[in-house]
Amino acid sequence: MDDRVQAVIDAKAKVLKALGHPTRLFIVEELARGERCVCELVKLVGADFSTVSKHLTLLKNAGVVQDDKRGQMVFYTLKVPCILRFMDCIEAVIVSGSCK
Amino acid sequence: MDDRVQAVIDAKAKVLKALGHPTRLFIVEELARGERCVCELVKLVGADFSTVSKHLTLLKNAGVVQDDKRGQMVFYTLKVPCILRFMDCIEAVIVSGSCK
DNA sequence: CTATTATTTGGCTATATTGCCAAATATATA
DNA sequence: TATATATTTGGCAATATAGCCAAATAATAG
Repeated sequence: MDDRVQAVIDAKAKVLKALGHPTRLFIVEELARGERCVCELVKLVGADFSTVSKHLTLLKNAGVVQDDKRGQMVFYTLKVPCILRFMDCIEAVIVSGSCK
Repeated sequence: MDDRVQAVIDAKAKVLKALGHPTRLFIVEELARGERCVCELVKLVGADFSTVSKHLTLLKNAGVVQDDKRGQMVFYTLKVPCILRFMDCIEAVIVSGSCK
């Protein structure tokens, strides 16, 4: 396959892979409701600080979220809300496999 | 977190994870153009028969594709083309992080 | 029935991912 | 400065994933 085509596929797969983990998907859906600091996400997710931080780093590297340090806290926001429009389709997949 | 909510997130993450691999994403995009037998996909992907078969099984388990055996060949089709509408957004993520 | 073609499955190794703990860093506050 | 809080980083063990080969299965042709 063409190298350039392959590179695009790899990049897209990376984004999808970042979304393809329950904790990270939960974080993305939470961020869809607005900015959250790491500490809030830690409480909601119920995992170790370091674990959540690593998930956030991965999402950031994939280009899905953005961080903003203010004082001693770091706030994360969803960079690409268009991802959420996906979710209806994904839900269609899981309920039966029909979609428009 | 609520068990039911968690189950939905897990299921959605499973679909996204299935799409989050270069070879599988390639297969999905190829199937978007129409039905393909395993043998065609093997040629296009350039991996072992068994490897492609396992990717297809995984996509099938995630509810993304469907198979249909006719004669000695197995044809796969994309079960949820709505997934493709995603791709513009995913491409937006990889080019710069802006999306509508 | 035998041989051939298409596909899947089992088994294995290499590699990647996950998640915890502990330590490091950064910022704020006393 | 010392201390507390927020977050990231390093390291590690457990688990999962990817991809190859070889073997099993299924369908067809001879």
